[in-house]
Amino acid sequence: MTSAQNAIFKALSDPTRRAIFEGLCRGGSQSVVSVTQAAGISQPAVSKHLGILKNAGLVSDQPQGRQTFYSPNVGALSQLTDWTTEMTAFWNARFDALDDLLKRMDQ
Amino acid sequence: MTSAQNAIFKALSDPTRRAIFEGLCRGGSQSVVSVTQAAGISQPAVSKHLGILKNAGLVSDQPQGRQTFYSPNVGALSQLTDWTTEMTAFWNARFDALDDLLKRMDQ
DNA sequence: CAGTTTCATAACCGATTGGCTATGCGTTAT
DNA sequence: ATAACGCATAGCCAATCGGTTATGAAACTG
Repeated sequence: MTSAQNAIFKALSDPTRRAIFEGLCRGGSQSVVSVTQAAGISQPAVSKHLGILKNAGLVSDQPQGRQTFYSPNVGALSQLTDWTTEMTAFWNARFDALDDLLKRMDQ
Repeated sequence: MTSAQNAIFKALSDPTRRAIFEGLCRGGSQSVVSVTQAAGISQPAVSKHLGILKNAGLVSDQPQGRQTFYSPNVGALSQLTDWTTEMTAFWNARFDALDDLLKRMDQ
């Protein structure tokens, strides 16, 4: 669990990778050449980034003849929101406990 | 904007930093010594991590005599959820457009 | 069949990272 | 006043990272 979570956080920590992912969300499924042109870096670098995103479950690849199309897995982003809501819940629980304490002290 | 966003993603990409942040959310404001004991690494390493979290706006420090207490800024996590909802919106917009197209073709 | 396109992998390189120890400075305790 | 504590900074090091060029394997094209 945590390992998949870690892969997602790591994958999205690089601005180039976030830009690639955003490009796929905006433009839909795209070939490596297409992603490369948008990214402004070499094709091998893009392939490496796509590999990391794929490994994290953030994108899927659909080979089609000699080109491979990549599409985003927006569902994987739930790992992110799940973590943030969990952290917020932990933090809020402390205030709830404090509220209870203050109420009890009030009586 | 994007620079602050980048700092947050980078800060949370390290599992040790996420653990420290989670510890602060769970346990509330804590001194550096307390965080260090929980983290299981050296105090200077913890100070560096806390500095990065603070720089990203994820924690705040309250100096108090010779010790400094750190508390989480859960509000900063909205940057994360904002980005994910934006990506999801981009992706869904493509399906909405496809829906429209199909509906128009149906008529 | 020969040539081109598409992509992934390998090998390399400079920069960054995450850890450590050593140290210094301010604060509290004796 | 001296010692001990709490924290941050500096300097170091191995490991990882993000980019590059070179190369090769498939898949199309003519």
